[in-house]
Amino acid sequence: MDVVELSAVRRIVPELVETLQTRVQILHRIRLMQPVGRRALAAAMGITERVLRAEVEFLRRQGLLVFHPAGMSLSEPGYALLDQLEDVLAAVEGRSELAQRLSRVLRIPRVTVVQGDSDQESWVKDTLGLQAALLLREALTDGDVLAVTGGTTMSAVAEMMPSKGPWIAVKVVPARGGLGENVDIQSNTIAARLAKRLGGTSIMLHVPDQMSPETLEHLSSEPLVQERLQEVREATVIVHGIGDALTMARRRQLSREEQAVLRERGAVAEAFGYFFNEEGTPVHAMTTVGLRLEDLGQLRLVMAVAGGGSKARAIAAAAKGYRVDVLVTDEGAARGVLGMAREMDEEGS
Amino acid sequence: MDVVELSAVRRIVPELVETLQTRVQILHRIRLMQPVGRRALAAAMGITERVLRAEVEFLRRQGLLVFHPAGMSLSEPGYALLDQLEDVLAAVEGRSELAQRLSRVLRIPRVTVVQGDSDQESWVKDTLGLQAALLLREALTDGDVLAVTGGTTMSAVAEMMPSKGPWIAVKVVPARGGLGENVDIQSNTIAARLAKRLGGTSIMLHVPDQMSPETLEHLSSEPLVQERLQEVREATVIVHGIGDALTMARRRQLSREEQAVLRERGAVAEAFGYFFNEEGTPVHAMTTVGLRLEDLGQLRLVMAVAGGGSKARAIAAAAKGYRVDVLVTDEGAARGVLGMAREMDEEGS
DNA sequence: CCCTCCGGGACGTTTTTTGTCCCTGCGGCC
DNA sequence: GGCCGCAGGGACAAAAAACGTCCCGGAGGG
Repeated sequence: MDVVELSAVRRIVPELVETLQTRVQILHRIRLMQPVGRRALAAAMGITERVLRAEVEFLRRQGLLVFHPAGMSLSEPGYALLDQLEDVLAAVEGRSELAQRLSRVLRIPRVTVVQGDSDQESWVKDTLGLQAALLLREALTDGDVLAVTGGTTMSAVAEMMPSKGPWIAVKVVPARGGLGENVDIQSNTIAARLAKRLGGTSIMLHVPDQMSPETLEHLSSEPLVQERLQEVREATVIVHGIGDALTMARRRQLSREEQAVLRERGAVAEAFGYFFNEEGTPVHAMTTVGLRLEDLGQLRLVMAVAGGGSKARAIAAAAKGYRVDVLVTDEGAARGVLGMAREMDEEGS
Repeated sequence: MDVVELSAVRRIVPELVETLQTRVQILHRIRLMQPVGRRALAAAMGITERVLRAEVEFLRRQGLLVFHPAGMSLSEPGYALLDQLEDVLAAVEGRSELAQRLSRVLRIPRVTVVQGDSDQESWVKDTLGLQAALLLREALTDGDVLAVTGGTTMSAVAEMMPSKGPWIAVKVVPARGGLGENVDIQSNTIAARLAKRLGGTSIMLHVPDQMSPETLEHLSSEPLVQERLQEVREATVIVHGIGDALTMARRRQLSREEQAVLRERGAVAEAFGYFFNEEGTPVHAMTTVGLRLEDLGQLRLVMAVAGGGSKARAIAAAAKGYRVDVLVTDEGAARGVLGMAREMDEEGS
């Protein structure tokens, strides 16, 4: 495999780097939106139809795209090439380096940074989900038990999981019981969708929202629930989102009093029902059943997926709170985290 | 140092890989011809003045060129960048791989292949010389004794040796005595020129062409000659050209009888006064004094410089005949040698 | 069955690229 | 020291490429 030093090339053909970026971007967006038409795609990318047309015609001549009456899609070689080019682009845009720094700062072995900021461009969350889905698919093997959480990000992961490819005999389980989310982004729903696309099975864990601790205790002793819980605790891999504490508190419809408590205890992050403060200490837990914080140590792989500048604090806190093996995030969050780390360095020195 | 996988890039931005080539080519030619004007350069490269002008204006804006009333030259950063880009271009054009294969086939540890064919474009020989000169300059250290041969290729090496840079205290000696060449390309002349550019000293070894063996013997026993020979045999590094046997025989004005003998014995290569057959066996030696074939083993570094498709056979033969540590050649010769090797493989199989 | 959005074709306009001059002036050769 | 040649820079019309914009027949989905 021939490799080429980058900065010198950039110096002598800067336009190469730029067209490379736009073309890869186009392939990428097509992958997300396919099948998609010229006009829709041009509008989504903020370029005019004509120039996009020139590019896609080129890409088709290269055999990377196929044109249907329903829209454009990636061809098989298109998928393959895009996979390689994503890495190239990550290097070109400096996201590789970003990931490396993040890895060191957060002490997470493997970090992937996708382009953009989920807060600002909606498609970035899809990219995030796609990237996580691809990494996940690689990591899973037959017999794995995959625990998943809810949230919009995890929903994107399920949505973007390619259903082609060999089926994997996994059991997908919700990491925790009902957490008061919209049904589309509940862990139960997501587990089901993921299982379908992976070719495995899923189970559900239905418990009502907002129970009293006593009810919870009764419920937990139910044989059926016990059985389900047993299955959940056998998880070998978990994929989960990370949220901003207060945002999640509101979405989960916590009472004003509880929200006040969270604020008072300095909660900044939420993940699978636990709230963490800036130091990563758990300061509160939702009253529900499922995978517990102390179970994480048993897992083979803990993957976190979260992006957007607004989640930077939460990601940093969560990374301190428990073990994360793989983090998939975006530029917005990555720069946010590194910015925070830099500030703290400056204070410290 | 960020590196980037090449073939994928080539697939998605082929035009820009081409402009990369032309721009590097331009820098390269300017380095060879500087100071040079637009028109002369455009004519030499076979492109129109206007398009060359666009390119050099770009390169100047990038700070890689400086414009004088006398013509264009490389700036300091221009030199530095070109050095990096030569490697990039070698990879892009597949010359890296060519060199690697050549290295394996000829059993020469280090091989460099420059672009073009010396037989077809005259400037390629300059490139060859430049490349060899640069490698040589790197390899030499104070106190080295450098032996050189004659020939047009070696003349190019001397001509292209940069005279800037730190001076090196080397002694440059002709590898062998007079070999009946034109004075410009005699080893004595070349030794003197190289010494001047490197900042060292040189000695001459003047013996008449075409002596009888008896005269040679007498001459060799002369104290002054003895002394010089002593100095030559103390050489630590040798740089030499390789020639086609019959061409060299004619140029050295060997008699018809001698030429017939060479032909009969299947001589295909000539190097520092020795003729070799296809298997690399020396079949004849010029009657002169200096470094002998058996002295090569003592040297720290044996560098060969030869290019052009017509020299492929000679290079292959020479590589079998004696030890070569570094070979600098061109595409024409490289493809020729590999073509021969392939044929032999097919016969053998 | 209809309606929307698809790819492909077309075309005038704008922008960029290209070929071809000329001019002034420095530098090297005589 | 003077002269000649080639240097870079400026200019400009012609050619080519890129671009914005619209239209059309048709396939797919509701």
